[in-house]
Amino acid sequence: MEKKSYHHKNLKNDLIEKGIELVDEYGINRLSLRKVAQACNVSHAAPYSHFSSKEQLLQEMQLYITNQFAMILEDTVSKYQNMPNFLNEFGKAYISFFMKRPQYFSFLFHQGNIQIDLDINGNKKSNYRPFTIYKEQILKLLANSDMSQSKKEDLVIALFAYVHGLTALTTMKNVHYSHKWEDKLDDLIKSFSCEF
Amino acid sequence: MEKKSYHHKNLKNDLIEKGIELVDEYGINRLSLRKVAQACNVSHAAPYSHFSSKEQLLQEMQLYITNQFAMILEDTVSKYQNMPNFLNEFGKAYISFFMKRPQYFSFLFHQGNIQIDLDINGNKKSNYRPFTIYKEQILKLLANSDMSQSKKEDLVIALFAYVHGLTALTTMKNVHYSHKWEDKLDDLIKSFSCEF
DNA sequence: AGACGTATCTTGACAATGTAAAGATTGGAG
DNA sequence: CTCCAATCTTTACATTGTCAAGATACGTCT
Repeated sequence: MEKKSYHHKNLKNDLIEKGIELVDEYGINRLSLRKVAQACNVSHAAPYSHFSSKEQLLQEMQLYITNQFAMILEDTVSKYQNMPNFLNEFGKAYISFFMKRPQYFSFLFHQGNIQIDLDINGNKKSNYRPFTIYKEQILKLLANSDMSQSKKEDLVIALFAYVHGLTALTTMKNVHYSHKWEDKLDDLIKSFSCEF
Repeated sequence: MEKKSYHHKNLKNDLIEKGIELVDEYGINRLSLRKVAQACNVSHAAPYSHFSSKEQLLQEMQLYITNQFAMILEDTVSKYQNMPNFLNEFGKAYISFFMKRPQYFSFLFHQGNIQIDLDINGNKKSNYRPFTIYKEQILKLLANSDMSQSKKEDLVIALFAYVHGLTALTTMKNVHYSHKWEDKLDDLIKSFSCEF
């Protein structure tokens, strides 16, 4: 046991990261503030120096995950940006992220903290960059299309809903599927055939 | 205050129904076993005569909701069964159910208790009849198709994932959308164009 | 350098919660 | 009518989120 100094120095960030690790391992349901504090070798009330409530910590954890996720998606964008299979690769990247960390999905989407602005040119507050990126990329693909704005908006929502729904399925615990998702994702994503 | 008899007589069912009411009103996060017991005018440990744990009660509540939902969907099936817009109406019925009761969605799908068998002729245990119904209906529509079994399976999953994803969007708290879902659902569902 | 204020952390406490054990009540079988 | 077993209550305990009061130490100002 290392003798810990009174001041932890980087506790706020540590709480966020250790909290995320615990969610990754055990899921949000078994996460307690006190366990996160304990994982940081800190007393149970220490988090209150940095977060006003458990809810607040959870939100920051979600933001942290969301931003990491956005960076991965941006890598995917720059890699496949101008290739014909871009949308498929992007969709696979989206789903793969959550398949690797199934606990993240319910953590992000069932606390009610994720904000999304579905409007095509919306400027409402939105903290879920992965959707924003998705929206931008689709609109870029549709830049030269003569599709109406309304139809473009519908398509953005439809494509995202589809990928999001597939992600929900692939990350559910008690879903029985005799194939490996990895082998089927390509075909499944292509099943959504839309006119471009 | 009515003098309550020692024996409640129908407590098990009452706990399930009152529990569902509380979820409907406040969401799963604010639900406690003790509040459900209190809503039934019963001591806090009384539920343990009928359920081995809170988790068990939650599961039975989910089953209860799921079965009611299945009945609604079956009504929709018998009403639109042979009409050309059947799939659209079915999808709308699916989404509408959760739009009326937004709290049900996260309650059902983020506890990890919902079992789904995606296999086209699967016989694995599955407690989510709405999906089973969906699968059956789609396969019935494809009965005379020369599509391969594998493709049919993909299509079932794809269609369900899409409707499920749309439902997730429509029931999310912090989603900003300047249209009314009711006005857009038809177009959105049709956005998923697949070859039949 | 030394004192001080403030941010950070600890300790102790409380209410709400899930759950187990033991006792009370009652309906129904014999 | 008696007695058992199912049903409900009471009591108790560990875990949890949160708050208040106190301890510690870092940076700043003189």
